[in-house]
Amino acid sequence: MIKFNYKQKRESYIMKMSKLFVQTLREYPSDAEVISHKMLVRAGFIRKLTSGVYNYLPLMWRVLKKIENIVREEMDRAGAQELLMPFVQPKELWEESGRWEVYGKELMRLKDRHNREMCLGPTHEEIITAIARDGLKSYKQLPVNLYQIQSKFRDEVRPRFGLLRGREFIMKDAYSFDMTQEGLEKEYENMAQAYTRIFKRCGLNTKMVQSDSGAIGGSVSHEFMVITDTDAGENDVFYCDSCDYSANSNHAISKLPDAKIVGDYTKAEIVDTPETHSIEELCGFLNIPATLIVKTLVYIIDKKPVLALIRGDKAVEETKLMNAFGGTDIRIATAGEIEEMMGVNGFEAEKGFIGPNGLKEYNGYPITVIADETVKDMKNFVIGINQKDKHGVGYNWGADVKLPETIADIRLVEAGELCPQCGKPLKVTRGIEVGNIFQLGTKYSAPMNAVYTDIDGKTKPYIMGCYGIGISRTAAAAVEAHYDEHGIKWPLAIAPYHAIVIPVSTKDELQMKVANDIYETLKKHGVEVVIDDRDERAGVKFKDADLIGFPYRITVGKSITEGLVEFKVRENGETSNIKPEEAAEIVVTAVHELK
RNA sequence: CGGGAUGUAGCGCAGCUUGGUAGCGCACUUCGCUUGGGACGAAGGGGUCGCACGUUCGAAUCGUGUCAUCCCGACCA
Repeated sequence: MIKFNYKQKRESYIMKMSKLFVQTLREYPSDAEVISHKMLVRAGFIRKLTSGVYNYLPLMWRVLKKIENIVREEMDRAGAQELLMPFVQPKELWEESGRWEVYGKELMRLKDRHNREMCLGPTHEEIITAIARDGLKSYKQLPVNLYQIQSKFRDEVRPRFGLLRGREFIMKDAYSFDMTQEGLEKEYENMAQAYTRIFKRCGLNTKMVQSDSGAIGGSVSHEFMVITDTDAGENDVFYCDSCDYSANSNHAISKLPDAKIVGDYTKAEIVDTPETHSIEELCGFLNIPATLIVKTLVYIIDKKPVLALIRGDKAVEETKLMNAFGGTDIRIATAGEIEEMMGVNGFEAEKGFIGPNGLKEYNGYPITVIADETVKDMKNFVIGINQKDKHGVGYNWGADVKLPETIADIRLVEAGELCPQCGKPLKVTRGIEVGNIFQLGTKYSAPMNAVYTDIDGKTKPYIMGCYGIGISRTAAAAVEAHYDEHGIKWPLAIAPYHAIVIPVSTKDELQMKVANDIYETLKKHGVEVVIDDRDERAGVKFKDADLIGFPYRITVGKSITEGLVEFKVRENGETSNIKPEEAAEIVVTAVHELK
C-alpha cells in the first residue's frame, strides 16, 4: 500500500533530457519529402498514425499549445469570444446550407448506429450559424465574433507534406456576425490586423494576398502566406515590388504586355495541319507565333461541358474559369469524352482540333463557351474547326466564328506580366497558406434562415465573415522558414523549450553543480528549460540540441574552472564564453521580452 | 481517378532471381572503456517477413487476391 505524505514540501520537477519523451532518429524517415516533415519526425515531434494523420508527441504539443495561446491572446484582444463546437456533425445542417451535396469527397461522411448520416467537421459554418440563430435574436447583441481552436478533418485526395497537408489538423476558426456590410468590413480589417500580429509573434513573415474564396464561398477573401523557397509552398503568389499588390495565382490579374495579335492571313480559309496536337506543333507547322492562335480547351464543370477560349500562348486558371461559369467542381475533359462529344455533335475531330463552331450539346447539357479577354480583340487568327488535321486560318469574330456571350478573365497570370495597380512587372514566389479571411455576407445566414430583429422590427439575415488559421500548419511552416542542416531553429515564442543546459560530463561534480544552478535560476525566472543529464558524449548532446532546436544552449564544460560557460544562440549560431549568470540573464531577458 | 513503386524489429535497409524456417546498421539492455560535435569493445533482448488463400515435404522467397503506404499526373488541345 502506497502511503502519501501530503505534508511533505513539494519539490518542483526537474525536466531532465533523460526523461523527456523524445526519440531522435539518426536518419530521416523514408516517406518524408519536405523539410518540415523530415525534421519533425526525425527530431521526435510527430509520428504518423495513418495517411495524413499524426500523433503530436510532447514536444510538438508544447509548440502547438504555444501557437494556440498566441492566437487565443490576440483573438481575445481583438474582441472575439472562444467556444467549442462538436467534431461530429449531423447531415441535416449541411443540407440546410446546401453543402451536403456540394462539398464532395473531402467531407468525411459516416453513419451512426441508427443509420443517421453524420460527418466529421471540415469547417464549422453550419454549426456556428445554427448557434447564432438560436442565440442572436436582436440587433442589440450584434456585432459578435466567435471562435474555436479544434481538430478538423478533411479527407484530402492526396495527403502529403506531413503536417502541411494532413487530413486531420488543428485549426482556429472564427465567425463574425454583423448587421451591415460596413460592419463586416470593419471586423474584417480588425481580423487582418490580429492575424498580422499573430504571425509576427510566431516568428513568421507573412504576406497578405488576395485570394479566391473557394468552397467556403463569399466574395472578398485574403490569405496569409508564409513565403518560402522550398517545395513545401503549394501556392504561387504574384506580387509587385512597386506597390502593395499581391494575389494567389487563383485570383491574380494583370495587364498584358503588348503582343502581336493581328495575323498575316488576309482571308479566311481551311488549311491542312496534320498531326498538330499541341500549340507548339501548330506554331511550328504554320510558322506563326502562338499569339495568333485561339486555343480551345474542353472542361467539365459540375458534369456540364464548357469550352474555354484563350490566346494560344496563355494558360487557363481553372478556378477563375469555374467562377466565371458559376460551378463548384472543375476538371479537364478526357480524350474519350472529347471523342464522344464530337460524335454527339456530328464532327470527326480529336484533341488538338477542337473549336467552338457548331458544337451544340454533350452529356444532356448544352455546351457553354467562355472566352478569355485575351481573344476578344484578335483578328485574322487561327482556330480549331472540329475537323481532324485541319485548322481555320484568317478567321475573325462574327464573320467566321461567333464571339461567345461570356467573356471573362480566366487567364493564369505569369511572372513578368504587368501589375494591375501600377503597371510594373509582377513577380512570383511560392507560399504556404497559414491563414485566411473571408467576407461571407449572407451565404449561410440566408439559406439557413439565421436572422435577427433589427431596430425597425424587421428580421434580417446576419452579415457574416469567417477567419481561419491552421495551427498545425503554422508550426510546420515555422520549420520550413527556420532550419539548417543540423535541424530546427524554433523561434523563441513557439519553441517547445526556451533553453537547454548541457553539462559536458555528468561525472564532474563542479559541472553538474553549476549546470543545476543555472537550470534552477532560469526556471525560477520563468524560462522553460531542460537539463541534459544523460551520460552521453558531448557530440551526441549537441546533435540532439541542434536537431530539436532549442533557441538557447548553455554548455558547462572544462572552462567552468575559469568560471565560464559556452553560450550558443541556435538562430545565428553565435557562441560566446561568458559567466553563467550573464548567460542566464540573456535568456531570462529574451523570454521576458516575448510578453 | 489514372500511372509507378514499396510493405522484413522503433528507424534505415539487405535477403527474394535460384524455396530449406531471418540478417545488417542505428536505437534499446548490461558490463568495460571513453567524454567539446552522433566513439570503441564484449554480451544480450526484440520480428508468426502487411494480411488471406493457393502451389510445395517445406514459402519472407513462387502464384492469386486483398489491405496499407509513398511518389508522379491531376496543367492544357
